Amino acid sequence: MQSLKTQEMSVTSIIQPAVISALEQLFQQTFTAKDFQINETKPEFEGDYTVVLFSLLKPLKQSPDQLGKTLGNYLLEQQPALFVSYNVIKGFLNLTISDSYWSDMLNKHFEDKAYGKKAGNGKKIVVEYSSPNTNKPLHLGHLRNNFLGWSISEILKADGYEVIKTCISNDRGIHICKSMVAWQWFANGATPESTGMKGDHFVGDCYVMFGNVYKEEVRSLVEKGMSEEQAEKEAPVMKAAQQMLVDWEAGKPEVITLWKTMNSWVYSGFDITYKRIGSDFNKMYYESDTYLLGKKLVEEGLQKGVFFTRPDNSVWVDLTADGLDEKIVQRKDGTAVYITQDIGLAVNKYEEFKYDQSIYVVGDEQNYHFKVLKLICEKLGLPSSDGIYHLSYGMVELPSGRMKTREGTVVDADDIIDEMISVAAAKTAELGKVKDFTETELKELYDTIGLGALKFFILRVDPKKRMVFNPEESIDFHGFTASFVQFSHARAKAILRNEDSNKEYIYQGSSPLLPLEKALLIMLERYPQIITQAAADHNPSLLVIYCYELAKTFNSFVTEHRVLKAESADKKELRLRICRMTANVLASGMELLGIKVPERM
RNA sequence: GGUCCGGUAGCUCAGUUGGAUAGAGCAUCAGCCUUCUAAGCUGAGGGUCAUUGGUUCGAAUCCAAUCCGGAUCACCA
Repeated sequence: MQSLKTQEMSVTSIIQPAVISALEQLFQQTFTAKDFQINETKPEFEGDYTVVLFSLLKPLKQSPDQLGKTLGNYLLEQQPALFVSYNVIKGFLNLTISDSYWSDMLNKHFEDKAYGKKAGNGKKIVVEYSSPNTNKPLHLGHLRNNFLGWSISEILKADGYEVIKTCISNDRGIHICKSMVAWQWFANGATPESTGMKGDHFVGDCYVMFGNVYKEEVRSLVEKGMSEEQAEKEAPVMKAAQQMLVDWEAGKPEVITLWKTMNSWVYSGFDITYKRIGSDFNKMYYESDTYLLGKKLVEEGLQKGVFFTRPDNSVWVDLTADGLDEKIVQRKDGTAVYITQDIGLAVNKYEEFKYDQSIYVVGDEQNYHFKVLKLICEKLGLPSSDGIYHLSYGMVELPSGRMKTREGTVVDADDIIDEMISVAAAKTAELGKVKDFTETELKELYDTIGLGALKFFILRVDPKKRMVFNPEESIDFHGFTASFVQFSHARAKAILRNEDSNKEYIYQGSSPLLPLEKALLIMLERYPQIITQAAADHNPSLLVIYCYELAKTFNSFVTEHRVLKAESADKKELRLRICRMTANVLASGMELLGIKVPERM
């Protein structure tokens, strides 16, 4: 399929075939892109890009020096407009790219706000993320999920995919019944409205209350001589919750009504949080709808011989040949287990969207679950089952260790967001640079800085790794942070606001590029590839690091060189364009992370 | 115990399919605001890349073993 937009030609994608063709001409041997590496030249050496020659020496029977010189000379001869000089050190051929290449790149893209975004590739990806339980408010772990899911969706879109963001709400089950029982027994008809609480926190408190009462009941039963195990089964609140689940499945009207009411409280709370953090979905699924979906698939699987039945009537799949275990897919009483509905949902999603890839943003404690899910889908013959991808992320821990509900160390999402925003406000006030802002503008700025810091702090870590969330470090607005990038953007914009603009001027590229100018151009040129790489790796942290490094180089550039009072008109225009393109790319990159950049801060 | 993931500076993290003297931030120390935003810039110190062996021109990266940490192996979700 032909792309509508001409594909970005990166400099490496030009050098590679040039080298291959050179080797063919010079030595009559054919190589592919995989046979040698092209890297950016390390700053301590002269040059922009480096061809690593070692892997070519043996087949060509050349010494590093010979080959480097032969190849370097040939490349310069063939493409004098692109390569201006070379040097060979050990097995490294360092090539210097002509200034005109870089200035052409700049002139072509400096105003393009869509720079780096690819034309549609016709492929469709379903991303499932967030997926909360409706019994308690969101916490720090959910934030990592939401930030990752949203960001990877946007990155995939930018790379040319059509993306459908979905969310499965775990809205039924024993957990919500616990909150319901607690409300019935102890709330005296209180509501979020009557207490002035956010709905998800209100229901979360009911859930906690259930836990406390349950613990107390168990303790008292044990005191009366009951065994611990027995007491846990006999505690009245637990029995009530279990009864409620049965009643729910039977569709008992007053239970359904209460369930709907309490879920609506939770959703109204979630909506507020989602809106603040910018999470959105194209399609919502509800477990209360999907939990029966898998049954049909189980039946089909049995007919196909994928599943088998045990004497007690439970249904299993044998995955021992794939290095896993036997796994239950339906209980002996015929009810669905967790994976049953996931099988149903996977098929459902496929039928609805005919996706090429289906991504699940779910914590790494479910790695095994998703291996099983994918295998089962394969065995059932679900088309595109190899497109099932578990975007697995590590747990968020505190410096003191794991968050524990019992110890009250769970960091609440709303609390940490409030905290970040208020510290952003305090810091902004202290610096006193935006005293002319209106109340509305200030509020927006605090949100931008506070939320940006939080997202950046969490997204900067490779998803698959566990991470430590240090509250003190997260509110630091110096160094490797969102504020640093935001500040750099504001700085660029400040220069552009003051620009004594001369629209007629066309940059000629007549004066040589200084190191920091060129360094920025090289980085800017790489942006489209960064998006592609982040999309391919499902890893927003690549973009975080890129934005930070670009901002860092830009800050050095601004400190070192004057833009508005540049040495020449030529330089001034060059630098103005660098400022514009840098601001655009920073804004674009941060946008893909869900982080806004301010005009002033 | 089986499987999977991780271990890099005091702390938090980078390190693209093996490439040049392993990099950032925080923290510590020393400089830089009559010049486009100092939420900034410049510099210094800080490393047995968990350990041992192997593969090769070359290993933080690949392989094996060991040690440490985590997850998982539920008719929970």
